[in-house]
Amino acid sequence: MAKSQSAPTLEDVAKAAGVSTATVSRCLNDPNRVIEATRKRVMAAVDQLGYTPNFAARAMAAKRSLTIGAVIPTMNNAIFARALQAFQDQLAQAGYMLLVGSSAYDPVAEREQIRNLVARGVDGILLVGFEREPETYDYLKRHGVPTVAAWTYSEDGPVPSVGFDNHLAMQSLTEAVLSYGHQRIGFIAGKTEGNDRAKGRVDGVIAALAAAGIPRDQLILREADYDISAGAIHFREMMDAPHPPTVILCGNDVIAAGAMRQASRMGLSVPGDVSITGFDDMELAQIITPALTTVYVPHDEMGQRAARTLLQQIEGAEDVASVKLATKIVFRASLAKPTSVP
Amino acid sequence: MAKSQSAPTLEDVAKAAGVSTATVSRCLNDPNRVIEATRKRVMAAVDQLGYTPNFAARAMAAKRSLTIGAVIPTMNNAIFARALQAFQDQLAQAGYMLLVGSSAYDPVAEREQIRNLVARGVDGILLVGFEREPETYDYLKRHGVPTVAAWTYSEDGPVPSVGFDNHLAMQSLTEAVLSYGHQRIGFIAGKTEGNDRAKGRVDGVIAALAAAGIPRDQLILREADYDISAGAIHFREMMDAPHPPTVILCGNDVIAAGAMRQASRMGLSVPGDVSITGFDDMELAQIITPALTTVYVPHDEMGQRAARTLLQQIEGAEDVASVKLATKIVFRASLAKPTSVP
DNA sequence: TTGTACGCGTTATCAC
DNA sequence: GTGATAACGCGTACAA
Repeated sequence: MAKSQSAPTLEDVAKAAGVSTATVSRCLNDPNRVIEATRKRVMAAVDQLGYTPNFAARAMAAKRSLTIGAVIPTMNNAIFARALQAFQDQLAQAGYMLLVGSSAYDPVAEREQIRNLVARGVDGILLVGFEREPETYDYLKRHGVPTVAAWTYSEDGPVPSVGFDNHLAMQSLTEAVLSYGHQRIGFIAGKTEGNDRAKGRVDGVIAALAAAGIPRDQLILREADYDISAGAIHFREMMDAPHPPTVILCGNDVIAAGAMRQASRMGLSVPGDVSITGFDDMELAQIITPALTTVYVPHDEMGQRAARTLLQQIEGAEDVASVKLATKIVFRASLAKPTSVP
Repeated sequence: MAKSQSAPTLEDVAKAAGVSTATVSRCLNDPNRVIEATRKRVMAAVDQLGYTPNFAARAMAAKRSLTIGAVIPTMNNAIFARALQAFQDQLAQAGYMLLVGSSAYDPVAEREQIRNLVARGVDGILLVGFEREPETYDYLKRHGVPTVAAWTYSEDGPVPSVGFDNHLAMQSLTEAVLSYGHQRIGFIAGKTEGNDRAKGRVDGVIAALAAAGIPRDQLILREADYDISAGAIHFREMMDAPHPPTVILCGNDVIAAGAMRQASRMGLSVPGDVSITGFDDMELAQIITPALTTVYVPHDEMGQRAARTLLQQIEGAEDVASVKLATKIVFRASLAKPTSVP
């Protein structure tokens, strides 16, 4: 029996093919630098022994790991999962694999994960949003690890970004809502602490109201976790208050779904008694009844472009441009004119 | 300026602390084997230099990478994403990171990913389902890589499993459906090729029908991709046929959501004109209208248990037991008695 | 075109 | 308790 202990090494292949390890290495990494005859012999040995290179050794010698890291808040949110899948597909094509960490929206955990990824020698890192300690960016720069921030966009961020303007997107949606005639607005936002995307969306709403001359205290603002029940709870509180809003904007589609469910539990009709809007346009938005007016975000494209932006940096490009993705409002049944109010 | 070229190494720390690299290494990996005084000195040097170990080097020397690989069909499906998140959380606690690959339901791609993971020296691998070439299992065994299969369960599979009995779960649901009085059954299953979970579910339905003495040709069976539109299309075809079923079972909740949407587009009431059931009990199931009768699967627990099962193997446990998770039927409004038929 | 030999940063096995 | 030092598997100047 052959020993089934350890995988064959470069040296085993070299011996089998009657060449040096250097030649084998070249065959694998830069085939044209070796003459056809020997190359064939080497290749034969390679797949006869079932040789596969040891990545750790390769990483150490070549100082590249063919691995990309990503730190996202959570994969439980379909939008992160979806973009991450697109990101990963694109990387796989280029021979990279994805090392994932999740922060659970905790800045400290994120920082840890980033250091861990760097220690593991990843060739690049995908982050969500810009907001984090400057030290982290220093750290990344010092270690020469290419980085890209997604779900956000700025031409002059600390690292290139691939995303959209959260402020503008939400401002547009709010303007549209106002044009329907709504005056009392509720907004169940995502938690804004350490979350520039959520912050941008809140600012967008406020800006739209200001532009329309609606007093700031007409806005009922709450921050919620990104889940169904949080949406439901805040919806109930808002609607139970003395002067309930005629429309409730939500920080994302999941919160909106929670609001919608609560509405039906309270016997409120949407959009008859109250309009509801979301953000992201996940599949969910089309499935619930009534269908959700929301902001479409090209998640797949974001993942793909983020991957390409990162690969460009890895390949040595100097000034990689940030990518600004367009969002658009998708009007569906959940938004309508407010009914006359007392 | 300090040189910002490369990260500090063990040797730098050793020099700074006035000890040998061996001592530094011990301080980090097995602190009690070094006296307090020196340990303090070393630790001070460590975080003064901002030292973080190089994983590639560590992997090579220690023959463990503190990395776990996973190959799943796709993260776009919330159920995989969800369990993967739980899996990852559990691993992170033990100091491991997750290297993910996705197969897009393609056996060849999966095989590639597995080899890639092994070449990268992962300490363990998570796979979905049992069905794949025996060679793959040989390969994994030969390389001594602990493996666990999830979303499926068997006491004597090629590797330990953490999951549930797909056959039994679907059989139970079908029995429940039959007990409502349904006779003409439609089943929009997932693609069964290379997918033992989908196959198990189909067999479960067939077994239940057989046990109830319902002729096999009363079952209208279709295979669909796991997405909304596929569910919609097959639903329409089934309902447009001469003798439409009174209930349509679906291979998962997403397909069911598609069916439901199509029903409303066709002006069919659920469950008035036709009942619909799903599988997985994702959040979706409670949000759509009517709420979906489905099979609850403990995805989070599955991810967690899979992680622990894998870690046990890595820690050298000999006969790690497979974990059988319980599913249960969740009755909601989408299932009711069939209305009298002509 | 091909081979030699060193270095990459750790861990682990020895002595001391 | 601590310090040399030999692996670990590969890439790559440099030499031939």
